[in-house]
Amino acid sequence: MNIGQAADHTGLPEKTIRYYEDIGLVTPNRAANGYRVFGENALHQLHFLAKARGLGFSIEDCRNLLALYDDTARSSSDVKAIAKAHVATIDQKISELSAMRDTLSHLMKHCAGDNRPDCPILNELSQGK
Amino acid sequence: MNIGQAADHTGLPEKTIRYYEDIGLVTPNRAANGYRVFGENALHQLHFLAKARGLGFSIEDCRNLLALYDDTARSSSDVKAIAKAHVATIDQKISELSAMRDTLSHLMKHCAGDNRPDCPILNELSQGK
DNA sequence: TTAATCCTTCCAGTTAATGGAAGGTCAAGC
DNA sequence: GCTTGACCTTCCATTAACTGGAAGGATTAA
Repeated sequence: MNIGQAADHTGLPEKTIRYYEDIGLVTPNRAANGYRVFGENALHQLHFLAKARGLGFSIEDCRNLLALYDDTARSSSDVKAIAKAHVATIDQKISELSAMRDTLSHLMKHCAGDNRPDCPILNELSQGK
Repeated sequence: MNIGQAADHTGLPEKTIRYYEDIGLVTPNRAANGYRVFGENALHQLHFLAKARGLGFSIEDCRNLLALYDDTARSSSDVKAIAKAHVATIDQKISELSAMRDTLSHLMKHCAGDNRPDCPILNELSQGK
C-alpha cells in the first residue's frame, strides 16, 4: 500500500505520515522505485497514532505507548501512568481556559458593544499593575 | 527604565519583551549606549500585553486590541467582537479537551494498572478502523 | 583594575505539523 | 511510442510564541 492509500485508510495527511517516519514513529518498507510501502504492521501503527494523537497524547507519549504496545511483557501500570499524567495536563489546561473564559465573559457582559469608545474590556486590560 | 526593571515591573521575561519589540508590539526608546529605555508609555503597553496574553488573546489579537486602545474614536463593538471570537475559540478548546478527558478517564477506570500486560487503554488505541 | 551584573545582537531550538518547489514514476488513452 | 495526469520523492521554509545560549560591549561596586 502506497502513502496515498495509507492516508485514506487512517485519515492522516500524507505530510503527517512522512513526518512520523522522519521522527521514527513508523518505518514503512520501500519499493524498488523508492515509494513507501505500508504493510499491515505499519498501517496498524498509523491507526494507533491517529487514535492516540486524537486523544491529545504528545508525540513522545505516543512513542512510549507504541513501545509499550509492542512490549508483550509490559505492565499495564506503565500505560496507566502515562494516561494519568496526560489527564492531569488536560485538567490543568481546562481550568486555565475556564478561568479565562469566566473573566472574559464577565467583562463582555459589561461592554455595550456599540459605536461609543467606552469599553470595560480595554479598561481592564490597561489598568492595574 | 532598562529592560531588567521593565521585566520586574510587568512580570514578563526580558526575552519576551525583546521579542515583542521585534514584532512591533512595543517600541521603547534607546539610550546613547544602545540600551532600551522604557518610558511610561512603553511600560503601560507591556502591562496591557501581559494582561491580554494572560487572558489567552493571540499576539495578533493583542496587536489589534492595542490599536483600538490607542484609537480614541474606536467603537466598543470592535473590542467586543475580538473578545467574543476569542471566547468561542476557548469554548471550542474546552469542549475538545473535555471529550478527551472523558474518554481517557473511562478507559483508565477499566485498566488494572498492575504488573500484568493486559490493558484496555492499549486495546482501545490499537483497534478499530 | 577587576569582577559581577546588565545589556546588546544573532542564531538555533521548541511542537507538530503544513505548504510549496523541483523533479522522478506510473497507468491510461491515443 | 508518447503524452497527460495522478502519484510519489526529497528538501527547504513557515507557523506561534517564545526560550536558550553564545559572544561581546557597558556599567557599577569594591
